[in-house]
Amino acid sequence: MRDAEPASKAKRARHGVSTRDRLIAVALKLFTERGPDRVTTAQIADAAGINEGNLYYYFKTKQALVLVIFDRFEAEVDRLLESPRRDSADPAAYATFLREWFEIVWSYRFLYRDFMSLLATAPELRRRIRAISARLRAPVKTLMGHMRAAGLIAISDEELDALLANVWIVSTYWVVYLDVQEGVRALKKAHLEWGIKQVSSLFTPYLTPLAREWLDAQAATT
Amino acid sequence: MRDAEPASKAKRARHGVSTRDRLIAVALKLFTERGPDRVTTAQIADAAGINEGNLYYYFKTKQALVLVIFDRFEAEVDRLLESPRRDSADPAAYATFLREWFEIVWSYRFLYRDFMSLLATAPELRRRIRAISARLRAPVKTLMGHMRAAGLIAISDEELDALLANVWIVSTYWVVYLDVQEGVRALKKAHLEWGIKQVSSLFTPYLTPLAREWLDAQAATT
DNA sequence: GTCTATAATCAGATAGAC
DNA sequence: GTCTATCTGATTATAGAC
Repeated sequence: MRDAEPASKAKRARHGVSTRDRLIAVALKLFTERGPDRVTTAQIADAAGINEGNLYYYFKTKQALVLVIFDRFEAEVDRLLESPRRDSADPAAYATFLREWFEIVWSYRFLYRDFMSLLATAPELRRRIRAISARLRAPVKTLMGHMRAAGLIAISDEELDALLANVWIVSTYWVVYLDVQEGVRALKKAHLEWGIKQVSSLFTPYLTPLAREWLDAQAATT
Repeated sequence: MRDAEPASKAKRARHGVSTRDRLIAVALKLFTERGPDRVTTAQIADAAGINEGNLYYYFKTKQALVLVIFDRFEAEVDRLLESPRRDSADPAAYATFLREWFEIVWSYRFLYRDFMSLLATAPELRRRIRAISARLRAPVKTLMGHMRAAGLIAISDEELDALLANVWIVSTYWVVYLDVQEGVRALKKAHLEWGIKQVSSLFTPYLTPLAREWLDAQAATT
């Protein structure tokens, strides 16, 4: 229960949102825009419409604020992992999983982009981000195995391992690539689609005629 | 001539290397280890065996030090691009190109890993890193076109564009992935080979029987 | 819970002697 | 070219009134 609310009832002065939640939201926004090292507690308090001293009432350190945001990231990943569809060999299930993962990566992209800064003040994050990666990778590998067993992809064991690593790299860093190298500041639907298309294209050459038929049918329906 | 030596002869007190070069080497090392924001000028001077004040004789600002390192990165890329082999459709030429690019990316990986910190103090770097990306991408695309024309890969125009982007993402971020997510601190030959294998595996499914024969023959020779 | 001070620290940078 | 000494500014964090 790291992310528990304070015992007393939080005030909901503005927009019906508690000050604490507003601080978290504003911090995430600023961290994403400029990176956590280039955002001061004064700026966060300012953007949240409160005084700097007051911020320290909610978060005793700046690092605590970062950790709470990381907790939320973790919670969203948990929710994704607990959703029931992951045992399916249905390509549509994979597509949904991928889209939701991409939305999470987009929202919390500063965690990957500015990871080194975060490590310096909170070394535990290395372990935690690796744990998340490992937990996410397992169902993806399972799913790829199911796709192969169902005759949707034709691929050797060795190729499958390499593909998995590439899926991992592209699905994590597509957003850093767009941000840093292409200067994309705000996620438009087109960018999300671009990322999904990139990861999908990793699979394309391995698809069997069966899978291609199915995909064509899907495309015709939509 | 951003990277020009001072007019006067530099002393080569230790190891036969000028203080200026020593500072650059030490700064690169520390930036790589901890990220530029977590390294102070005092620490750089210390590691170089000189006084902090003296550092400022060589580099008026910390940012100037970063920019000189970036200049060297740029120069290495230039050297790679000016090497004569890039018009060839010979896969071996591509393999060499890839390996040299990977060594550069490894050496200067902090530029990609800590890009946001750098941007904050030197916004011009966004333009410069994008320019480098664009210049590198052109010959790779040309080369892929040649490979297709020579009947080594079978791929549609659309697939080729997606492949190019994935090649770009993997060949830039494999090193950040190893560093941040796998905790790899020092480049061993095995890691370089791993990165090369990952990028190669992006091409594998598109290779024609002709290319596979050629590769098998190569493998037999080596 | 929120504010007004203000403390404590530390990094980047400069001046001037040697 | 190199050092010692110092300044300046910014930032995290605290104390205590309201």
